[in-house]
Formats: sequence, structure tokens, C-alpha cells
Amino acid sequence: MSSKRVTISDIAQKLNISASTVSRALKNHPALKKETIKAVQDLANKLNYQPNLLALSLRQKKTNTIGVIIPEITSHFFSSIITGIQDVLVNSGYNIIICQSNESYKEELAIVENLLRIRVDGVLVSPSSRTKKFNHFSKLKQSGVPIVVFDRDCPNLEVDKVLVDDYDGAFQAIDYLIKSGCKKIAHLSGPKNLSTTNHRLQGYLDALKKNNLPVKEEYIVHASGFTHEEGIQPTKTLLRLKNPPDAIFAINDCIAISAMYIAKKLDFKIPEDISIIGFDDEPHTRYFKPALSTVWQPVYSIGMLSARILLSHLKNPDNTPKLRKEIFKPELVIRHSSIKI
Amino acid sequence: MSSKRVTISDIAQKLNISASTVSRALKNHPALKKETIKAVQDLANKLNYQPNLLALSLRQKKTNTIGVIIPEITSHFFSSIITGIQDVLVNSGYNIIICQSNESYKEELAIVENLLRIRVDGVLVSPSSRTKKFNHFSKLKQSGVPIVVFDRDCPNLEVDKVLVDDYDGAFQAIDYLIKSGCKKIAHLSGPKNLSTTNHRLQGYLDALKKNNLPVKEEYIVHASGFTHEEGIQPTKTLLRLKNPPDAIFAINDCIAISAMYIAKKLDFKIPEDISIIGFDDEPHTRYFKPALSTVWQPVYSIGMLSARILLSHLKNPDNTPKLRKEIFKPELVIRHSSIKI
DNA sequence: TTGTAGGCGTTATCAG
DNA sequence: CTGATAACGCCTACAA
Repeated sequence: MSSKRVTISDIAQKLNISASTVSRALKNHPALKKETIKAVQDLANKLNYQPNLLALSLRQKKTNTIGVIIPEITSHFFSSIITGIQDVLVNSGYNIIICQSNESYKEELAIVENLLRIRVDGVLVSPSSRTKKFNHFSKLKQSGVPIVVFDRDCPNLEVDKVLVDDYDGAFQAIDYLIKSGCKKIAHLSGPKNLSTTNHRLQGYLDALKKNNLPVKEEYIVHASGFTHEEGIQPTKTLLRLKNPPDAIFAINDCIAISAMYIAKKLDFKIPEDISIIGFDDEPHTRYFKPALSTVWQPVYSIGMLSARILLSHLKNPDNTPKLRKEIFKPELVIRHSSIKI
Repeated sequence: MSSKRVTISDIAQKLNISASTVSRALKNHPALKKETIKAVQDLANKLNYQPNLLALSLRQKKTNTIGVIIPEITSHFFSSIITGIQDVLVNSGYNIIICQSNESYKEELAIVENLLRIRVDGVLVSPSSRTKKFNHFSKLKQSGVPIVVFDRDCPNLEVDKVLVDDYDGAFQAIDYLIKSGCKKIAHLSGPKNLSTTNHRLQGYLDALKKNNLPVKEEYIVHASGFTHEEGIQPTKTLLRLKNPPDAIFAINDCIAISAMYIAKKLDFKIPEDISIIGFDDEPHTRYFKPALSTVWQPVYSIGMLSARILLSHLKNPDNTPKLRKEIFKPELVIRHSSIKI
């Protein structure tokens, strides 16, 4: 930061008036003489005056900055949510600090400390998959920083939440697979103890139950993360079973794509031999051969709504309305990697 | 931001000492009595004291905040660069404000104004594809804010730059295609007047020339952007030519994937009838069938180096070493969407 | 219509 | 070893 930036008192001096007059002139205070206002604004422009938001923040105890904590930014899922968040918040004059936890609880803790120090006005967070305690978030809340949790739930944490009905998304997918004739449906699940993982697993289980299909332990395999690489081994485990599945429901599209890749390598025909359904509807997926069936989530809306809810808190800081828990419905998108009903 | 946050003077009062003593105790000033230090730190912990970085920034004229301007965050390319940037900067105690221009010059202008106002210590920028004048960046520089431009060049702007040898990447790809026997090579180019677009186009042209192949105007089609959708129509234009190409070099992977998609639809066999090569090496591409040949760029390194160069300026604010222009070499990755040599 | 004074939270400087 | 003071840039209640 340069030290030679022009300030209000610089302008005041040159004009032989007081700093407060300059301050008022800059915001067109009605009680000022028009000439004064004009003189000040002209000089301000000429000198390229930029208000120092730092000083303003300090005075107003308000930084107009929001912290956003996500597991990682390179996934299309989270970066799309961020776009939704930014579109709302930037338009309301807020700055956004995006922080990646890299799925690490420890980094998440450090991030929260930092956000506290820089005095963000609010926080939007999707916790890491390794986060089991949420005290750090409670701490934020206790310090008066409103929080909205999105996508991944923090059970028992009493804050506003914007989630997706993962249970329903999974249920729809499995129900469809069964109706299309699949009987041996496997689930490439995600990291354990994550709300999204759990809910999708439960949807899977209940859909089987409802259709009187047995649950086979060996058909449920957990990937340790959400990348392609992490999908390879679990898929192999599944397809090398003596009695391999005739359908795979994957925790997300990357894993589903790995599954397609391995399935083809092992000479399974998709969808004749095996149906595959993913989750997220990433932009690439429709261009695969066969085009991937998947469960679409309203990513952009998730971001927007989370931001809007946070905004509403920032506007009425005092009143504590009852907790909001918004749940979006996902939609099954059937393409060609699963048999049509 | 809560008003009930504990400050240095809160601690001072409770301990009946002065604020300056507390300030010193908090940073283990050697001249203080150990008991004082302990008392202060204990109380600080107990009260969950968090230093107000705002006040610090105001005083030190230094915000420890860096602005990053990119066209959009949802592309894997830019989000990976950001990760490289963050890994370097966060470790050095900086906060990062990520701003999306959405490929709009106007938004870029607004972003620069804002960054100036919040007094960022430095800026990393990859300009929008519609930016033709760089006065706003000069203004930043004149205000004493160091800038590093990455990936997309700003011709005639005298700042440090971290670029990729796009010319070479294109040249390698075309040369390979020619050596593999392709004779009618088309180029799905990108938005005009972008440095990366121009350099890749030039590499394409020169590789043809070097190999004594004629340049056909109709084989050069510009996509208006970098998304799948924007690749569809240009590909159709190309493949419906009376004399369609036997190879397509696409400006990026998304466009290349669209090209593969359309080519298959129109019954071109890949790579027998037509070879396709993309640019970027996005993670999905290797899982396509056929796996996409492409040009890899060291995204993470681009981010890291840009951040490091910026850091070096922040550490020695006075001396103006001569401009750095670092150029990474891309690498051709041959998979199955192009004929092997 | 404009100026003065005080304060937001912190730390460097000078005193004691 | 510790305290008082001033300053970073801005705004606002109060005064004139």
C-alpha cells in the first residue's frame, strides 16, 4: 500500500477548509454551499482521491467483507456456488475472501481464526469432510459473526443452512435404476461422516428396501475423496467381484467418470452390462460417450440463496429470527449411461 | 462485525495497566516482567482476544491483502492457478480477494477501483478478453500497487509477467499433426485480440508454413469464448465444409470436446477420419473416449511464480528491479484423439 | 454554512 | 520495566 495516497485532509489543506467539510462535500451534504461541494469534488477527481475503506471500516466497525470457506475451489461444483455468492454479494457492495480448507480440519480452524482477526462481517461455509466438531463455527457466531452453512450440513450447529435433498437425489436415481431393470445396484460412496455422503447412502438403502431388493455390503464401497483418481480403485473392487453389479450409483460425476472408464477397460458395455449414474451434472458430463446420467443440483441458486440469507442478517443485526433451513430439490437427468425405462 | 469484541484496552483496564504494556506483552517484548507477560496472555486467551487487523492495517499502511483478478473462476484452468497463488500467499500471511471480471472490461474497471479503495498491497491479474486498454492497470501501478500479469499478456504494459509460450504449444501440436500425416488442419481459435489466441494462431500458421502446407482461411474459425456451447457452431461450420479438415487444433479442451462430440455425431471417426487436439489438459480429458490429446500448461506453477514475484516486490517496496517476464513451456500430451506418429 | 473535538484499535516514540 | 501521547484516515455530534 502506497503512503503517497491522497487523503481528505490533503484536499482540505489545499482548499483551506476543514477536513469535515471535505468529508461532507464528498457525499453531497445538503447543507453545504454548492461552490464548496464543486470545488472539493473537482479537486478530489483531479487528485484521484480514493476513500480509504480501512479507516471507514475501523470507525464503523464494519468491514463489508464476507468470508467464504469451501473445501476446494477447483471443483466445478464449488466454484459455481461461489459465482452465485459473488453475484449477490458484490452487487451489495461486499468484498469476499475465499478460503480453501483443502478438506482439512486443521486448515479450517486456522481460516476461522484469520476471519475473526480481519473482522469479516459474516461467513458462508461448507465444512471440510474431516470436520467433526463445529466449535470453531460456534465461536464465530458467539463473536457476533452471522454464519450460513451450505451444501454440507453441520449437525447440531444452530445456524442458517442451505442444503440439497441428497437423500431424495439418491432415492430418485436408485428407484429409476430399479425400474429400468437393474437388480444388483452398487454405490460408490464418498468420504464417511460427511452429511452429503450419509444422506445419499441412506437414500440408496431406502430405495432398495422400498423395492424389496437386498442390501449387499460388498456393493457399498467408499471413495476417500471426490477426484477421478480416488474413484479408480473402488470401481475396480466393485467390478472384480465374483458377482459384479449391473448398476453403479456414484457419489459424484468425477467418480462416475472413473467408473465408466474402468468399466469400459474391463469390457463392460454401458449401459447394456452396467448402468452408471453420477451426481452434480458437471458441464463435461453430457459430452461423454455414453453421455452420463446424473443428478443435477442447483449450484448457482445455492450460492445465491446462501448469500441472500446472510445479507438479511447483516441488514437487521439485532433481531434473531428463527433459524432457516432451506432445502433444494435435486433433479435426475437421464442420458445414455443408464438404461431408459 | 460485532462491537463487543475484546480490545487491548479492555485487557489493560482489567489488569490495571496501560494499553501499551498489553500490546508489548502480547508480542513477548523482552523488556517486560515475565509475570506481566503471563498475566496479559492468560487474560487474552481467557477473553478470546483477537487482534484487530483493521487497526493494524490503518496504522501500518499495509493491509496484507492481495487482489486477484481473473476472467472467471469456474474454469479448471483459472481455479488451479488460484490454488497456486493461494498456497504461496496464504503461507506468507496474506489474504486474497478473488475478483471475476466475467470477461467484461467494464467489470474489470470497477474491480480495479474497488481494489484501490480497499488498499490492497498488490494485484495479480489476467485481463478479460475484451480488455484492449490497460490504463486502469497503469493507474494501480502509479498508485504504488505492484502488479503481476499472468497467462494473458497486456502488450505495452510495463509490469512483471508470467506467461506461457502459447506459440510454442500450438506449433508443437500442429507439427505433430503434420508428422502424423494430417494435411488439412483446421484451427478452432478463440476470442480475437486476446494474446493467447493470437500467439496460438501464429504458432499454427508458422507450423503450416514451415511444413509447406497452405493456409486456408476457411480452416480458421473463431469461437466467441471458451465454453462447450461456444464450440458447437464453429465445429459444425468446419465439418460441413465441402472439403472438411482431417485435423482440428482447438483453443482449449472444452472446445475440443465439443468438436469431438460433433464429429462423432456427424460420423467422423476419431482419429481415423479426423484428429483432434485441445489445450490445457483438464482433468476430465483423459477419461474421454478417445482420450483427448492436448497441450498441458503448468497451471499450478504459473500461480506460484506469479505470487512469488509479487511477494518479492512487497518485501523490497523501494527498489525497482528490471521487469521480469517469465515464460513457461507447455507440453504436448498425445493420447488417442490424434493419430500416433 | 463550516469548524472542532473525539474516537474507532493499535503501536512507535519518548518519558519516567 | 511501564505509562502517556500521538498518529493512521475518516466520520459525526456539537459548537459557532
